[in-house]
Amino acid sequence: MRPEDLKAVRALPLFASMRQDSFEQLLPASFLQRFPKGVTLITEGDPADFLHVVVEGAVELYATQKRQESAVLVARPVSTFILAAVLRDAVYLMSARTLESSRILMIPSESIRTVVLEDTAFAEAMIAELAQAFRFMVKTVKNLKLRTAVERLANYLLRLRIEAGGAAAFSLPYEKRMVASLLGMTPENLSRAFATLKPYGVNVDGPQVTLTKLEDLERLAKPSPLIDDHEI
Amino acid sequence: MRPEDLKAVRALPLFASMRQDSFEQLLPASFLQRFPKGVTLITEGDPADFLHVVVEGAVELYATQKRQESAVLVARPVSTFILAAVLRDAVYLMSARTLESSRILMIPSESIRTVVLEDTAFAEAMIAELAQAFRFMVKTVKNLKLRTAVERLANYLLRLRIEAGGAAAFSLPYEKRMVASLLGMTPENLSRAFATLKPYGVNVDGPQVTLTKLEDLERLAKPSPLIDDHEI
DNA sequence: CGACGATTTGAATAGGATCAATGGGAGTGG
DNA sequence: CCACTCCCATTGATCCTATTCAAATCGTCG
Repeated sequence: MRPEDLKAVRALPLFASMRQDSFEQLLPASFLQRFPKGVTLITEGDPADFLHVVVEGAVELYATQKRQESAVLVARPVSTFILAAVLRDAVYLMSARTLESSRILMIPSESIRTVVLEDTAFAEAMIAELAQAFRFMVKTVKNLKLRTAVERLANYLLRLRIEAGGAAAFSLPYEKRMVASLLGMTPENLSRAFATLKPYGVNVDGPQVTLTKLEDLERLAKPSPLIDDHEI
Repeated sequence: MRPEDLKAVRALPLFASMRQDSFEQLLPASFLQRFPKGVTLITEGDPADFLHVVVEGAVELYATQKRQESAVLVARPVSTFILAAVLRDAVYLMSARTLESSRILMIPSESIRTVVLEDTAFAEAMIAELAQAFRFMVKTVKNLKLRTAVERLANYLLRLRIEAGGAAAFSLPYEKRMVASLLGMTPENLSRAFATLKPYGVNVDGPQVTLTKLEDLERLAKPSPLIDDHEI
């Protein structure tokens, strides 16, 4: 593992405060690997053998049922995923695939479970991470149950604008089909939702989005920090 | 606090393994209170001042947006809720109200956050609890995104049957309006979903449900442990 | 008994999904 | 460099799902 990668991983909230010897205990059995775009990393229902850390690239976490599939979230550097399955020594509830060429650090679940019992600081970090992940999922449920597809899109765009530093123009972080899946709709319906939002100052050109009537869009979207703010 | 209540709380997975002195440290500032049916215990957006433990009764956790509201889960004895908000020292993402006359133990967030740093066993239990709560929310999202309303109801009934020990007849645990809200539909739509399921052997008389064609219902519902089993 | 709320049913509407067809790029191989 | 292919995105038409509004029934509780 390259020193700069090691450093990035160590800087993660989850690993930043743990003892050095604990951290080093995790490393021997771990490995960092590069995967091309579109590779399935884990499959739902399989035992959680490794904690995964996205060091570079992007990973889609999605769920399937018969023919259908739906994206639940996208993990970006540097973050972990399927932490809960690892800690409970359970099966994965979601599958994961790379959205682009990515480098993934894989740490054996066994090591994680051992170290968490020995290093209090690591346990604390774990608690914070899990609590945040839980809250994210609560927000996701609220988003799905209390809003229509158009409202979800409107709020998503407002959020992207904030993450772009408040710029009126920004670009979608993923292909539209992925955005549609994340927001819980079909690609066709996303196209129509964009068309619906046009009178609210939403202009789309490929991946580029421009918001020209922020007030109008916000009046429609009714954004709420208790759903849209991923920091709290 | 009555000795038998203390014992029940102590027996909770979250509190069972912690040190006695830690447990006792939580108690002085805590109080157990009885609330009648329909009382709002917490309101979304408020700071999380207390961890709540349902000692007796039932508490609905729900989310609101403008006029709408939607139930996310029901907390039954003996379980805790809003643990994540407490640990992160954040605001509540959901509101809570008693569904029936209930007794609630309230433990100051401050105490929880202090003790979790001092008692490793408590921290471990917290991790397990949070991981389980996270996984429950993932299942909820999958249920919402991958199934229609009729499918959600069908699977819910199959689950209730299992929880009733496999009996063909059982009763709904809540009023139908609450079931509808939990499953993400309107009361009218729940009525119609029940009607849709009649050919699949679902007979309803008030709160009483009887399933007479289990195979047919399962073929429709396509139950999945990765969504419906709350144990894994 | 009367009021209220829960539930059901009907009718109309809105929200989304599906199916089908077309246009556009990006990447590949000649 | 160009043609070809494939997949994404858009649009139209249609169908299905679910919500809304309204009204009727039912049961419970005071």
